[in-house]
Amino acid sequence: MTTDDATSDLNAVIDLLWSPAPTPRRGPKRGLDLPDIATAGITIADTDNLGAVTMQRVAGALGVTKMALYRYVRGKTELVALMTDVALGEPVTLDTNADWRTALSAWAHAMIGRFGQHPWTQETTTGTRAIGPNEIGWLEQALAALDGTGLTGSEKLDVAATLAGHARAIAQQASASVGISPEQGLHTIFAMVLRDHAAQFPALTAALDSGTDDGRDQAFDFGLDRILDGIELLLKQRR
Amino acid sequence: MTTDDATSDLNAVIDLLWSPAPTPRRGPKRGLDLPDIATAGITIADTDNLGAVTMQRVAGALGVTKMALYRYVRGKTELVALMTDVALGEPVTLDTNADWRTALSAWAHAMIGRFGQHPWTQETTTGTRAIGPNEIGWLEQALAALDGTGLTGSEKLDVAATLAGHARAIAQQASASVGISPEQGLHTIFAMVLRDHAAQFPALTAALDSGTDDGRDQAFDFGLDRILDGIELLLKQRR
DNA sequence: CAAAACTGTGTCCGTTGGATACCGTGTATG
DNA sequence: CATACACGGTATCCAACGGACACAGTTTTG
Repeated sequence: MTTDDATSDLNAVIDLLWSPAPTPRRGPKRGLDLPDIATAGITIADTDNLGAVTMQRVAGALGVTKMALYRYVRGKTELVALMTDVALGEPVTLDTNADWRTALSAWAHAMIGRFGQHPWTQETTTGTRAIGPNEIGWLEQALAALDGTGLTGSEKLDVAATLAGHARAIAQQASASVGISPEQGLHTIFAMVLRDHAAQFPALTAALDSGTDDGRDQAFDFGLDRILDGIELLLKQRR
Repeated sequence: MTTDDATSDLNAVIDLLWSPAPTPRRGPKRGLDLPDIATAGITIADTDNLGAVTMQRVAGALGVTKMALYRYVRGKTELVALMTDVALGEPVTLDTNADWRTALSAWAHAMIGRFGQHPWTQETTTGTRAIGPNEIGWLEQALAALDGTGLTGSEKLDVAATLAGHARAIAQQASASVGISPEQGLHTIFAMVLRDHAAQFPALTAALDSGTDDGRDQAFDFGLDRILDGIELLLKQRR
């Protein structure tokens, strides 16, 4: 795929997500619609991982031939982009009366919740891609929560990126257990590896041995509190 | 791929990365070795994205048939895992005299540097996967830097996860521009989209309009400083 | 009623990851 | 030193994938 192809692909995806083509007036009625297709794909991805999402399988789930999907979607890239934006869903509506810290905390918790429900969105929201209305909507909410803090526009964007990155990082660890053991996380892999190489990684071994594994929620809250503390400190220093 | 297959796959990958099979004593001499193969794949991925890495192309770069690779690597999963661990490279050696904050800052900067050199490692280090010695080595360094801070083992792990997540999040934004414009980042896509939908996202529009885009380095440092400030605050409160 | 526009199907193709059988090459053992 | 065994690379084959294209059926518009 050349750069030009990639660019036109990107534009096509953006059009699909942002300016859905008007329903044609002539011809047979459409048997499907975009939400249906997206939902079918999401169900498959949630159940059997993103790799199981093929045109054939999505079409089969909809009781239709593979090629029928291409009437609605230009290719698999578009299908995945569509699935992603639908899976992320509409952003939470934040309490406009709450202070920025409460609002951002709620936002971050909602975000890791979405990532947890659809772990494969981690893969589809990295690298080059088109961004859909919902994904931008989430960003908008975080920025709105920072209104009145006195932060610059760039700083607000940086705060949002930091928080979103944190949610992603922790959600990823929670989803890294698939195929190993349904409940346990990265620690299982660590244990497998460190059983034979503990001496090489003393600090890691000590960290894993000491204390109880506090679980993903605790890990998320710990990092979140540090980040928010850091922001709060900055705001205080400026005042 | 069933769960059992995935599990055995994972074990095979772990064996490859951690306990390389001893060189056979009989038979013809091997024409390749694992570092060569990994380097060939990395070069392709760096140049033409991860999607361009196929068995055929890697083999071709090594002057060998596709199937020859399977004598060294069980499948593409293993190849990618190998590429990933080699691309991450040996972790930086931190100044043992430096305080935790200086050390962690250097660590985080080194990490985003690696991600920047090989953007595709973002994709290969998400989701279920085997973790190689280098990847764990990086984690070990971060934990070692936190020695003497009084943090619990779980807290140290959480700190490392938060910092690594931050580096990844920012590096991802920097690499999201491929195929659009070599220099500009996510802002290009934002601009494309917001040109027609600015009213729907006032906070984002304002944030993008106000002030200059401070670039990726600034974004990274801003978030990093907030996180480190938050950690420092916690340590002070405990003392 | 006919033409135009549209949908879904069937068929075909290039590329991918991977399995298997084969032959040549090299080492260890009698 | 000869022979058996083990190993590396090649060639061939296959299923599954994303996608192109032509065709038949259906609905609206003139």
